[in-house]
Amino acid sequence: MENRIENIKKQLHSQSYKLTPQREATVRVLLEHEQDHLSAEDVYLLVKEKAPEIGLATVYRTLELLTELKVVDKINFGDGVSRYDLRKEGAEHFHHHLVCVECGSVTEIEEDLLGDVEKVVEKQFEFDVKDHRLTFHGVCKSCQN
Amino acid sequence: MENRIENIKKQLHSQSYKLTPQREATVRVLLEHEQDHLSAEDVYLLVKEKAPEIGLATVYRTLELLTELKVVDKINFGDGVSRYDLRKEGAEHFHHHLVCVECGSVTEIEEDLLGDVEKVVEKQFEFDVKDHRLTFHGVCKSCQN
DNA sequence: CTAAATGCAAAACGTTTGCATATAG
DNA sequence: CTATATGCAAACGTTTTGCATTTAG
Repeated sequence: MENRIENIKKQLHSQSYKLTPQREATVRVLLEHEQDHLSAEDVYLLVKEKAPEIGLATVYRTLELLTELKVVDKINFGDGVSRYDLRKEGAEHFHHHLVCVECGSVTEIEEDLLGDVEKVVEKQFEFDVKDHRLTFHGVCKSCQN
Repeated sequence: MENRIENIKKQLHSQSYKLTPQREATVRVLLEHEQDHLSAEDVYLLVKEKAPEIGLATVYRTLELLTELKVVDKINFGDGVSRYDLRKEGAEHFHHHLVCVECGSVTEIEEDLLGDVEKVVEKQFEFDVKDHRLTFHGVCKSCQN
């Protein structure tokens, strides 16, 4: 936890960004909700509990910054909001998601299932893959009745 | 072309929807731009050339309807707009995309690369896969210099 | 000290909705 | 004829922006 914050602090400073209390509070919220898929509004409300003076615009600006630094990934499941998902430390690629069309639950898959597929794409389409987004839509275990 | 429209007409009628001139014009635009990834606004402007009286709201309502009928897929590449992509006739699954981070071009991959991956997901996570979304981000052939 | 960041309110944006009118079947 | 669809304008929710003020480094 603390060392991850330290890490992010270094990343910020290396590009002459500052680690403000608001940014730190935002990062802490993200770390504490690592498996969730929070919207900007969600993050705002959670940060507000600890740092009540923060403004929604600052949260948006911070999330944008963290996306740029690849600390988080900005994702979109088709409802009208962007969601923000912390990257696992050192993860090269974005993880995958299973979205249940019945209950709306979102499950994360950490393991990279796309190694072979990426090779095909690189060869066949001469496309230099940098990252991917993979989401499955279907029915989750507990909704299968 | 004409038979695809006829087909869609039948699908509409089977659920007591009507094939209005506005809907037909919208479908024709989608058919004429099969490889593009048009936003609602894009579609609106193109339809307007042929049917100038159409309203943007009608385009939105038509695209929503076609999404429900699985004639098109609504996709989101992370810019703020939804895009609409015609399904290949009889396609069970949504096709994949290669998005170039340099020039923004979008290439479609028709062949299904995820057969094996889906089997893993079904077994390992007991998740009943209905559809998927797969997008690769990287550098396309012509930007690799 | 000064460049960078903040909070606020206003604006912008894509999308949806209410409603009176028109029309496909 | 009637349920369904339309066009328009207003409303909506999310995200961005301008600006005067504050602050981390």
